[in-house]
Parts: sequence; C-alpha cells; structure tokens
Amino acid sequence: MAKRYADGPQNSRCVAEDHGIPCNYLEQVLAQLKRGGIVNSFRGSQGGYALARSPQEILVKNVLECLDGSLSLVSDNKSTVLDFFWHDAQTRIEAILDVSLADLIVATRQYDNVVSYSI
Amino acid sequence: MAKRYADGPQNSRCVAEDHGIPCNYLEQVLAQLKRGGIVNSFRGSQGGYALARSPQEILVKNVLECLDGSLSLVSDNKSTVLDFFWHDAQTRIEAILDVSLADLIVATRQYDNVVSYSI
DNA sequence: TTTATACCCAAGTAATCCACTAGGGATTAA
DNA sequence: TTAATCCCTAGTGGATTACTTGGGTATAAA
Repeated sequence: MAKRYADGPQNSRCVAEDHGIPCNYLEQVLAQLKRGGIVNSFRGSQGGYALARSPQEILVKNVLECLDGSLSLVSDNKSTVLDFFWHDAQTRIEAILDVSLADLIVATRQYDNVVSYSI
Repeated sequence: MAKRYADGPQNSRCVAEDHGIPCNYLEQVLAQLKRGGIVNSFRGSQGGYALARSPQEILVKNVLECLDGSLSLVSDNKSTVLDFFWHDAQTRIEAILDVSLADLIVATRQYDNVVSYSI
C-alpha cells in the first residue's frame, strides 16, 4: 500500500490477491490498522483503503505496535540478570524497527539495482 | 546457573525453587539444554546440572537456539520488501543476542553498583 | 548392600494465540 | 437502483506454551 500511496485507495480484494492472503482476513487486519490510525477507509464503489499518513511518516514500529498491542519482551522491573538483559534488548530492537515505510521501499529499490547490475 | 558455575552441579529442585518454577517443568527445559550440549547432568545424590562450558563460552544466542529451534523471523527468500527488511532485522537481532552468560552477569553487577551508589 | 538422592522419561492438559472461514449488514458512487 | 466496497461478529482447527502426573533409573553414601 505504501508503494501505491500516490494512486489513492486500494480495495482489499486486490491487495489480498496481490499478496495471496484471504480477503476477509485482510479486512480484519486493515480494521485494526484503521483503529490505530495507520490507515483510512472509503466505502462504496471506487472505495478502498489508503495510508492515513504518507509513507515517510509511518514507522514499521507503529504498524507492529498497532497489530501486536505492544512490542515488550519483558516486564518493567530490572530485578534479575535476565530482566536487565531483555530490557536492553528491547530498546535495541525498537531501534531496528524505527524505519519508515518509505525507507523500506528505497532500501529494496537499491537492492534490486545491485541485483540487476550483477546479472 | 552461570552465577554458581564455580560451585559445581546444582540440583533441579533448588534451581526451581530459587526461580519459582515447577521442578518437573524445569527438568524438561534442562533436558533440552542437555541435548543441545549447553548443560551436563550428574545422577545420584550430590548430582545435579552444570553448564557444559564456562559462562564465557556460552552465548545467549546459543541458549535460545537450543530452546526455540531457530531464531529465524522469516523465510530465506528476499523477493518482497518485507522479506528484505526482516532478513536484515534478523541479523541485527542476532547481534544483540551475541552476548555471553559471563557478560550478562558483569553487566548486572555494574548496574547494581550504579544503583547502590546513587542511593 | 541398601537407601536416599537425584536425574530421566512419556503422556496428558488447559489456556492462549494465530490464521483463517463463513455469512451476513451498511454505505456510497455511478 | 444497483453494484462495489467496507464493516462486523462468531466460530474453527492447528499449534504452542507452560505446565501436571506418575512413574522409572543410576549413583553416592551409609
């Protein structure tokens, strides 16, 4: 959907077919993304779903938090060796997920270029 | 167990009680760690479980791989934007888990010192 | 040699989650 | 009006997790 951001709303059936996902199931996921303000929806014919903000403004982290509730690996306390470790690991993993959808697309394009040059 | 590495084998009942884990369940976990070569066991009275290597030589990653089978987030192909992203995320997460049990203990000791100074 | 101490093992279970299926209803552009 | 599309709820099968139960077996120490 980020890739087709400029084309306006995409309907769930097409998105589902493009990715080999059951359409009804996709709709459930999109409903959650809508509740989380990641996506907007438009009813009626020519309707569909579109990102609520530009791909630059949506982070992978935002999407995962919306779908998974929270990304926490562990409870808040740092009483034991492992609590301490997991807390640290969590902040480092969050940093990895701190990437916008636009960044993802750019990164893939660069990778595709490398591949096509090398062939 | 890494903390008590120098004291020889620890029996599962004590370890379980120390951590509020059912003993029989702990034994199942330890059996898996034994199969993975992380831990050795000794039968009879005065028996118990001990790390198979020193805490310096055992990585958090090793333990998790042993218990979870594999840490992979995604299939091998890099055909889509997301496959590409998850593959990258996985190697970065593995780097986070590339810490020895000895490192963990040292890190916690340092944290404890900071806390006790500041009180 | 006996016995207590520990590990070893297999089977079952309750709860939860995940990816989905099924079957509608409601809204809107054409 | 109608077709396209989103919206909503309930149910399901399989997998996983964190156990429980109930033993059996090896071994050090008495």
